Amino acid sequence: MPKSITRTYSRYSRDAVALLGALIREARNERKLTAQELADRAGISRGLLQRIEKGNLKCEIGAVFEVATIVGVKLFDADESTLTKHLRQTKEKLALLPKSVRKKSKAIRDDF
Amino acid sequence: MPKSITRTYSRYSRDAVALLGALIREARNERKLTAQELADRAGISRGLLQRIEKGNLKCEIGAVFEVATIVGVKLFDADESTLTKHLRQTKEKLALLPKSVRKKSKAIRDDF
DNA sequence: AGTAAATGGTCTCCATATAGCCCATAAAAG
DNA sequence: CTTTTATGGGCTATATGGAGACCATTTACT
Repeated sequence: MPKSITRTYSRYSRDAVALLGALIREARNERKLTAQELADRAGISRGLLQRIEKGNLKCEIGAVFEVATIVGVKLFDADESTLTKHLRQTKEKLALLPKSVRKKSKAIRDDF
Repeated sequence: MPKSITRTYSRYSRDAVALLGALIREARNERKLTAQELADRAGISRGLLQRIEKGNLKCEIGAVFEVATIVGVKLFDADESTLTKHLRQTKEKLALLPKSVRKKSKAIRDDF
């Protein structure tokens, strides 16, 4: 990333990531897994797992979701088959839509 | 990341990220936003938004959630106040639990 | 109490994700 | 059709996330 990006995040995003991290920690405790054990299973370092559980926004989403999956925290409140079905439906729906968003020639008149 | 890590992801994780990306694209189309516009609002590059919509697992979770929030894709099926409340409750719950997971002295006997 | 383990926090190094360009194609509007 | 614009790729440079150490503290078992 060129010149040092300072990203801003909405409260909702921050809370969502923090909640996900907290749920992961809670689930890990319930399953009596140490941080090292869970990190090993997920194929990540313990340090990364700590940041995930603390709700760090800069972590890879794949790592976060993988850890969540391992300890049984459901994303979208859906099990695997439901998720896969939903994914397929959404993709089919997208295939029917226009391929690109086109602006009206002048200014958009969604005001007044 | 030292020596070229090849992470493995479960099908569930991959589907979840892919679904999130597809939902974002769907919501962006519904709101008639171009990729560039949404990227600008989220403070990210258009290229990153493309990868998010494609379900790339290596993206920052903060960027993904931020984009999702902007177009109205809810994580956890909860609005902001509900999310914040849930977060607080989960943290309180965690505060009551033992601070560390301790293994039983010998081998864990969760088999037979 | 002592002891061993788990956690939280550093630090350094390096692979790489990202910004910011480009260009080609696709697709919408006239 | 032509024009305009969005999208999907590339490409390079650079900031940075993550691994893998380390150490201090806290915690839980004996």
